[in-house]
Amino acid sequence: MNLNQIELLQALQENNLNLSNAAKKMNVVQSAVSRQLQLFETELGAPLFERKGKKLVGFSVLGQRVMKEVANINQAKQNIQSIAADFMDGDRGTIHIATTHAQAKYFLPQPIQRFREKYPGVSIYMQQTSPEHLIDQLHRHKADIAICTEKVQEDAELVAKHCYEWHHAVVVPTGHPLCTGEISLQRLTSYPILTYSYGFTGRSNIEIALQKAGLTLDVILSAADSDVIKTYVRSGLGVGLITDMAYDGEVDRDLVIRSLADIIPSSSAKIAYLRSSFLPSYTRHFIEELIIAAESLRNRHAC
Amino acid sequence: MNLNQIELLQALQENNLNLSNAAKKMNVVQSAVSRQLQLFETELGAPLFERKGKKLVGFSVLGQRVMKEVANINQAKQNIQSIAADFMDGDRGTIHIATTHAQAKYFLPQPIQRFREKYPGVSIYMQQTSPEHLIDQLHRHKADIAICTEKVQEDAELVAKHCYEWHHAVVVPTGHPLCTGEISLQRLTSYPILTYSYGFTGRSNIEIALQKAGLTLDVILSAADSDVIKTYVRSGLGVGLITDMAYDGEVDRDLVIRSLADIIPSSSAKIAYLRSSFLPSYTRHFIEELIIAAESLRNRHAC
DNA sequence: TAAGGTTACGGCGATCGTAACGATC
DNA sequence: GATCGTTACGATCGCCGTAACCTTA
Repeated sequence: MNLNQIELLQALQENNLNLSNAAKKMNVVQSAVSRQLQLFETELGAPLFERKGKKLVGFSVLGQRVMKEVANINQAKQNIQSIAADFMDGDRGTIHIATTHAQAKYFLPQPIQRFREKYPGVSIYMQQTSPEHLIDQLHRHKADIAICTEKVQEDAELVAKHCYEWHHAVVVPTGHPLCTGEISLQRLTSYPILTYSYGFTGRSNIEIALQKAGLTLDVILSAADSDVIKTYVRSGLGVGLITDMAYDGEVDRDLVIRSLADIIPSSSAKIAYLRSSFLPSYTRHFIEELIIAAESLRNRHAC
Repeated sequence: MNLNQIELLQALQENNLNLSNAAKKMNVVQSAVSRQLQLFETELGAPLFERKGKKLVGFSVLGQRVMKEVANINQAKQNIQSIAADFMDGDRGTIHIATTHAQAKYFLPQPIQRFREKYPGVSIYMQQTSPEHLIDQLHRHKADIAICTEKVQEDAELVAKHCYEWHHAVVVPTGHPLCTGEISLQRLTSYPILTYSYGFTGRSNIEIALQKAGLTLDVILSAADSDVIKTYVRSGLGVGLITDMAYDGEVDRDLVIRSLADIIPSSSAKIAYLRSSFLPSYTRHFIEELIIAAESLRNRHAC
């Protein structure tokens, strides 16, 4: 048994047990992969895979159990490398952030800029995806930390830190009837609604509020992206239902925002990372920066 | 980085950073160890050890952190091997049991015999030590499971299963005044006492009961071993205070046992093993056997 | 026939062992 | 001088890559 074989197994798992692809990932030729697998299996004394002819179609029972340990080993190996890299030069490195559009555009810019000033040697990679995929990115080690609102709490393998609370808000063009008078869910039902897709940025909280009130909204457009929603609101397609954060007093002067803080329960943005992973000091500082930004957000709100 | 280097680090840790000894354990020559260490350190880019001249005198800060991951990797590696071995032939293997004298002599014989009948291919190694050392044996992978009464609950890295409850009892030679009349702590204070050493087999429960009552016993002999205590009781040295289990109606016909169930809180014997370790099926069956034996013990008591 | 997997063989490099050397008590 | 660690060098063995071969969609 050696570390390359362990890594290989992981690569194989991430490539649907396709030897050729795994070989590419490991920077070796395909026949090498084939041999290493055989060697490992003969060493263990039993097959790790279910085979259909020569093709690998799945893990055997043994294989499934072994893969859990394989994941542990690879994680530990990565941790060792991270720890050492952090130790050598704690001011250089990379952070991979997985997040949704709303955070990437409206929350992260300020803390990232502040962080970059302190750690110019740290590169930040950001990827936007859907909340489920986002957690997947953590598990697949494609991202170091994730920032999002939904579905983080449930996963026992993740550490989820509370970041900030936010509320939904209605945005309409100036002059729209909803600009004046009391806002209520009841009243919203009579307008075409544009809001987030299912599973996105607090959409579930909207659903909960509706269900409680026994109402349904006429959602004519679901998007993952506040800006898309605002664009359609501008064109008069309907009423936008977005994060209050996504309203920019400057740019959105032609839109009117009305808070739904009292109507739809607040959502909590979380910072998540794998419990088992080692975070370099700069990453921990980055998280601190996020928390600070979240606090200043709260204070701004309080004013 | 490779698995041999990881293993080497563990071997080194277990040999007080002595290269020669570690080399022996790894079945290589000492110079090989020296080189592998250097290679690994240069790969990481920073020293893993504090050095005094050429001698390794301790882990560096980096080294300490790395060693945690090293332990994880080695554990996972062992698990893979155990899983595979168990899968290949689940009826052959070894169990290393760490326990105290009391369990080894008075509790384990029956379940071990029953287990051996079902699994003749499994060798059982038993080692007797003190309770603290016993837990250490688990952490050092010298034992797979431990059976003891004290200090197991506190360790978060261990799984501790309740095995059985037992009580203390007084043993005295026939004709001794304590053979008749009510037994009380108060009454015991007037006799010289022989019982377990500190940290052994429920001694702490005796202390707790005494403290509550505001009494002190005149303990003239502390031993780790019920048989030693009984021997001295026979010779008239004093009153024995031991596990009720340690009284054998046959052999100890010349002694009288009086239960202290109502006077000293009951002690709980536990089965413990590392949370992170994989237990082969026969080991899990062995544990079941212990639980069954514990139940039959309870029933016998009830009669 | 293209794609995926196995087998055979030659070459290269990592790691070992021997052995000589340096330091520290 | 005994113990412990490092360095030098030749030899070996493991692993890779090329390439030919087998199987199945």
